[in-house]
Amino acid sequence: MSATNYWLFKSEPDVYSIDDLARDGSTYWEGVRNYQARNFMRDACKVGDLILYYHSNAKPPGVAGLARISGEAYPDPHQFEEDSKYYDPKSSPENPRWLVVDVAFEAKFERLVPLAELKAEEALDGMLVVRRGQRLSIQPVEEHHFAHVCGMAGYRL
DNA sequence: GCCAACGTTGGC
DNA sequence: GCCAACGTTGGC
Repeated sequence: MSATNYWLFKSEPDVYSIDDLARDGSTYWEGVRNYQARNFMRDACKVGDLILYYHSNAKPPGVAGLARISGEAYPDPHQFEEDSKYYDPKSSPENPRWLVVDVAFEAKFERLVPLAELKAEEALDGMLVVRRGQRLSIQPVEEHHFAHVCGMAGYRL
């Protein structure tokens, strides 16, 4: 089972951390409400793809571990729930606007690799997450960048 | 808490 | 189609 694509998924650890994913084993990636991120899930996330699990809005922010796509895109159930904060009145089951993918726990790094270290690493020049003002919550990652981050964590792929 | 970056909305 | 206003993300 080798990965075909590499991703970085952002999650606020106060909301859902790598430890939460380790506990649950897998989850569905709810709440994406950005078209570019949705399109990545719809068009490009394939079962087996590897994910850098990134903690945003954290102290410090950084990559906490690895996950894997375990199920391809399907409608986000919360968009139809009126009392959900993810409710979207413009979406309908017949024509759903928002999608989720299934994500499975792969590994927790022995140490979190902070964003500041990623930024200081010449080998990671051009990686989206180190770009100022980059808010996209699902980002494609190049294979050599992915491998380099794993190396910084002391993790053998 | 501040604020830069950026996406969305809606008036025109 | 333009763009100002507004809301959100997320680092610092």
